Amino acid sequence: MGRGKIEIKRIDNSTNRQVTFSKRRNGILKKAREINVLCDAEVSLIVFSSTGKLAEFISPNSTLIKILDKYQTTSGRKLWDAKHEYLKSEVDRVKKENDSMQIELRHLKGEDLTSLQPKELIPIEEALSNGLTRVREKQSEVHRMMKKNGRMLEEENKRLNYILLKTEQMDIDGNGRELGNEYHHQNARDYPSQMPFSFRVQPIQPNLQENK
Amino acid sequence: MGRGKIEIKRIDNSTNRQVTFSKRRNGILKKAREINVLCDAEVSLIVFSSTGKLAEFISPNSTLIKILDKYQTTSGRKLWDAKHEYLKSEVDRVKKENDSMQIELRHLKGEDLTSLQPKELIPIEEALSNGLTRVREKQSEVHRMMKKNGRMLEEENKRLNYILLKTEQMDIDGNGRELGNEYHHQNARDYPSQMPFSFRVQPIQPNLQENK
DNA sequence: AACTATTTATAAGA
DNA sequence: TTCTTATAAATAGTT
Repeated sequence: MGRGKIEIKRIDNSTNRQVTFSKRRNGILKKAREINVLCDAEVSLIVFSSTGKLAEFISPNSTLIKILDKYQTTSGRKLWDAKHEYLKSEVDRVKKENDSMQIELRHLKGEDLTSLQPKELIPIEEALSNGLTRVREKQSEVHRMMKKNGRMLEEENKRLNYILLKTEQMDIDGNGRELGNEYHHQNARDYPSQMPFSFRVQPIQPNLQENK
Repeated sequence: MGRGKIEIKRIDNSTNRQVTFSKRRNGILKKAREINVLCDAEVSLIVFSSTGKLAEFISPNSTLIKILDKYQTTSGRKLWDAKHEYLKSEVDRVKKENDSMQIELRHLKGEDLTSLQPKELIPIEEALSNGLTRVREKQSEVHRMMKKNGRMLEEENKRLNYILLKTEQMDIDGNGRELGNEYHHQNARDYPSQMPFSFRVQPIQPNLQENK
């Protein structure tokens, strides 16, 4: 397609080669775009001139990576190295693990049970009833702990109130040096009877949710 | 370049699109080869038709991998690394999913409860008790089904035994033409009194695991 | 970069 | 699919 027919072989004259490259590069890029649009084809065209200049056309609705991925699976040729293979297998492995956990979770929540054999229901029931026992144990343990904490805080408060009381008395008496040592040797439990009612603390209300 | 000028937009008629693809694919592959030879250019052309069929031209004196390597360094765009990063993030993503399911499973099994707030125990207890309810419902449903099946088999056996008995009697009497019709009109439940004890079947033992 | 004679590609039809 | 052919498009050689 030109003033004369040419043989398809390397153009020796380098200027000529450059010029022809330039023209044909535009031509092929246009062709790439056209087949992409007209035929809804996915195209990746990469061209390097003999001087190393890059020209490319990638289907705008795709990416080179996507196309190369598809190329790999379709042609069976490997492009990505062993690292990628490893990562891929890792993804697959973890996804499989995921799936089986998903299934286990569903079963524990009482879903998808129809697909199971009657025999398979037994370990599930056991797991659930064990789990329930443990969770309830934990709950009552927490409950006990909070009650105990409440008591401890109550007693600590009693102790502090007692000290406060003593301090006030000492402020009046003008004498309170030994107090710091004194209460370390005695249990706070022994003091409350000496406190006026107004200094006693209210028992703490544990904020545990026992209702639902 | 054809009988008529065409607009460059997706060809709606799929047969037409297919035909055009075929022609233009040949055309662009030829162009790729030509620019490669004439201009000493390095070319990678990958085309997927809308039906997923692959066509490619890679400079015979090069390889796709070499071209892609050069593409990366020349364009500065990442291919291997991008893919690598993507896979890594995929692994991470799936592993995270995994971990959270792992934790959920542990909690449902009553493990690692210490790390939870008292409040967090409540939905777990609920899930467990719901799950347990459903599993037990399923079990009793299965149980009922098997019992029903057992009864059906038992009655079928009674019926068959009755036929056997009659047949034996007829062998002795030398007369039994009407039997086949007869028992279709009556319920097997009515017959057992006519059977000798030795022909009665034992009730089937449902093989359900009710023990543990 | 333009021009244009010619070759080449291909749209439509068979 | 393949071939045919009229026509559009690409481009080799030239300016």
